[in-house]
Amino acid sequence: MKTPLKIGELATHCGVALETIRYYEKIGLLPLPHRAANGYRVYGTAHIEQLAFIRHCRALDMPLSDIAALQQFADEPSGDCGEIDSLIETHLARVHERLASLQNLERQLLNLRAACTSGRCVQECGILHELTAAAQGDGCVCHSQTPVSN
Amino acid sequence: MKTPLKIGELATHCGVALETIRYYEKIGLLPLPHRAANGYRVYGTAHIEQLAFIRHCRALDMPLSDIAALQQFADEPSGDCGEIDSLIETHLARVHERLASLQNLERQLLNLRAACTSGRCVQECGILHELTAAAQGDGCVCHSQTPVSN
DNA sequence: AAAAACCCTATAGCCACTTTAGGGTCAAGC
DNA sequence: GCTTGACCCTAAAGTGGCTATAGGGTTTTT
Ligand SMILES: [Zn+2]
Ligand SMILES: [Zn+2]
Ligand SMILES: [Zn+2]
Ligand SMILES: [Zn+2]
Repeated sequence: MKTPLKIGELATHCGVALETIRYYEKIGLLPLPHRAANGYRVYGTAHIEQLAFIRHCRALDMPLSDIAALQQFADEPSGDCGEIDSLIETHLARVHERLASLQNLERQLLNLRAACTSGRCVQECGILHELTAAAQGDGCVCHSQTPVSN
Repeated sequence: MKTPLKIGELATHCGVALETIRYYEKIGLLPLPHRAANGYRVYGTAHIEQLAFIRHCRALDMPLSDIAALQQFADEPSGDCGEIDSLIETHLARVHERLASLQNLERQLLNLRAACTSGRCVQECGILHELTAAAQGDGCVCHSQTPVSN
């Protein structure tokens, strides 16, 4: 593993778009890199590891604010790790909740798909009928709930 | 069910924030309402039904572009419903995919949570160790993958 | 020497909203 | 009649996590 790296090399190495690296820098998630004489960013081992850490956490779908917090904690090795643990706990709860609502969603969509049985015609499309009927009916959660998203 | 409604009443009735209604209007998802003499928006039955339809579809996590397309199709009742069906099919596939990656995510996070066994100290936190080790190791998908999100 | 590949900055766009700023309108109570 | 509060209006900016575009400079390859 050769160092130092230019931004494109770092991007390739970590499997990240290079705009993403500049974005992380801009929001202060990655520290400012050295600059070569021509103004090009120059990255060393610490940067590489830090970016890998960020990407791993992102692959776990942690928000950037959580990742920033984790990095803060890591910089104070003698502190209490309870906050780290509860950060993960909270994130897990988020994921669990999303998972449950997505499972629910999938069931509904499977039913919906099955509703278009006969016609090819929009007027007779069971899917559209189901959708409009459910929207008007009061059995559905959608009347008191915000969308899933995230 | 009394009509006509002012925007706040419509919002309450449909369980939507009223800014959301104005937003739907602005992007052309909801048609322009009538206006009272004082400039207030005034909604009738058609609007109520249409907003309920949108919210139901949103509760199924459909993107607004899909919902707009559905409304277009509904306006041409003699057309072929194949596009409706495949729109749902595509959406279901999206949901299914997200579901799979969230399930995977939950497993990883459960493991991660279990890693903080002994210390209270950041230096010894198993979670942090796991995270940094995994980020550096090459077994993880994060090196060649984009984050989950949505 | 020219072309391709890489780097730079600054800005706008994506989605589906939410928030903010700065007002106007209307019904109720004193 | 006058204040208080609840409601309504517009326009613009902010959210998250990027991605894309415009308009340039540099370096490497051919
Ligand atoms: Zn990883
Ligand atoms: Zn159909
Ligand atoms: Zn519904
Ligand atoms: Zn711990």
